[in-house]
Amino acid sequence: MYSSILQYVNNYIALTPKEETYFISILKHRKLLKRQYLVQAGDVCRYENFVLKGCLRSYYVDDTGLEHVSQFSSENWWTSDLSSFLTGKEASLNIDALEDTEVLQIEKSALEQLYIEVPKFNVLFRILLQNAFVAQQDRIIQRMSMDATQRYLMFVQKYPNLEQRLPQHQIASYLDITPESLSRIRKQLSS
Amino acid sequence: MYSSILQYVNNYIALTPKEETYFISILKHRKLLKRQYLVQAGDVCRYENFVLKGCLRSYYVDDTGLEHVSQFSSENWWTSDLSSFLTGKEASLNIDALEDTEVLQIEKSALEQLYIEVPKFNVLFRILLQNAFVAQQDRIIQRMSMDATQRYLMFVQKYPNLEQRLPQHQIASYLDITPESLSRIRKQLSS
DNA sequence: CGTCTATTTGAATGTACTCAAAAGCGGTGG
DNA sequence: CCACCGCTTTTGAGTACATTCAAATAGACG
Repeated sequence: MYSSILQYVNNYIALTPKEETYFISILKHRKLLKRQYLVQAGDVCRYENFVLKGCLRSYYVDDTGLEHVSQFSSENWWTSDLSSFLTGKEASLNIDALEDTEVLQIEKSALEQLYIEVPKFNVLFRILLQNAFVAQQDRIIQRMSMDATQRYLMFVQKYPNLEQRLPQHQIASYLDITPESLSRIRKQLSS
Repeated sequence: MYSSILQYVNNYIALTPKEETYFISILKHRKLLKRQYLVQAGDVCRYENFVLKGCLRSYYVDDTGLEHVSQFSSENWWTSDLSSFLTGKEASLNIDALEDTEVLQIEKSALEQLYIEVPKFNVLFRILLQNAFVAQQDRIIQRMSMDATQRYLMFVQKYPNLEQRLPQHQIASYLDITPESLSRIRKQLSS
């Protein structure tokens, strides 16, 4: 159960057996059924979650009730409402499972203790955040400089597996277009 | 010259006098005139920059020659093309000065050495990145869930000083609308 | 098999865009 | 100090891309 997260962590920092044991001891395993919530808007997000299996979506529900997908998280991705996790305020995002999913959770206080006990985890999470920041920045720029068709093609290229696994209307939401528009774009591209 | 960055750093981590001295020793002071580039797309971005004074814009130039502002950076903000800085590849962003500007620069190798010599800087930059990540996520969600008028109002509320200081067409670009649209939105709001 | 949801297709609409031109503003030099 | 030039902002008219609303088809799940 822990091999994938240990392998993942070892890409960035080297852990002693003792540190590995300690790290594993603070992880909680959690299973979610399809459609089950990991985080609900209004709750406080108390965990950082590492995806072992399955896929989650983070989405915002606006005033008119429309859902806007901000992120998909499949195997070896981290997910949370980071803002809520950091500040302890109510989450504005929902996170739910698009498939049956398993995650490993780190509670906030346990993570803070981990930073103290094994400071090199600061390095790990700094690097993860750097990568996440760059990915988000690319997304912002793509949204500004590309039309819907180009954004879809970019998505397919970058996440071919997600394109296969996920319902089209979820992808449409991530791309910030309507399901109808994505359907027409795909028709156009296939001709 | 160094008081504002030291004060800034001390918000997050406590430095000994020795560490302060070392930190300051790796900083390079640089002045930019209005319109001068800090980073040009195609170059490698070799510095992380802390703004002492003035204001910079980060922007992407698309295939059609249009500029898209991804970020403004005024006093006490950090700026760089992080992707280029981290990977050593060519920058895709331009960064230039909207006003006469002064920055403190940290070169990549100096920063890496700093992480080794004073590991708590990992904590600092992890926290900075957390905040930057959350800010970017908010921006993505706002772009998806709000119309142009709401995004403008949000910008004014969040950055009242920038609203005052910056030319309207730069703000329009940041909001991902045309200068004409922003002009019409402001007219509408003032009536 | 039937129900519920997802996808596709069509038609009309709208928000923000493009293109064009006028007005306003600021900086520079005569 | 004023006149001019260039850039920014405003305004107008027509356009386009994606949207909304509606309905039909297809697919998934119990």
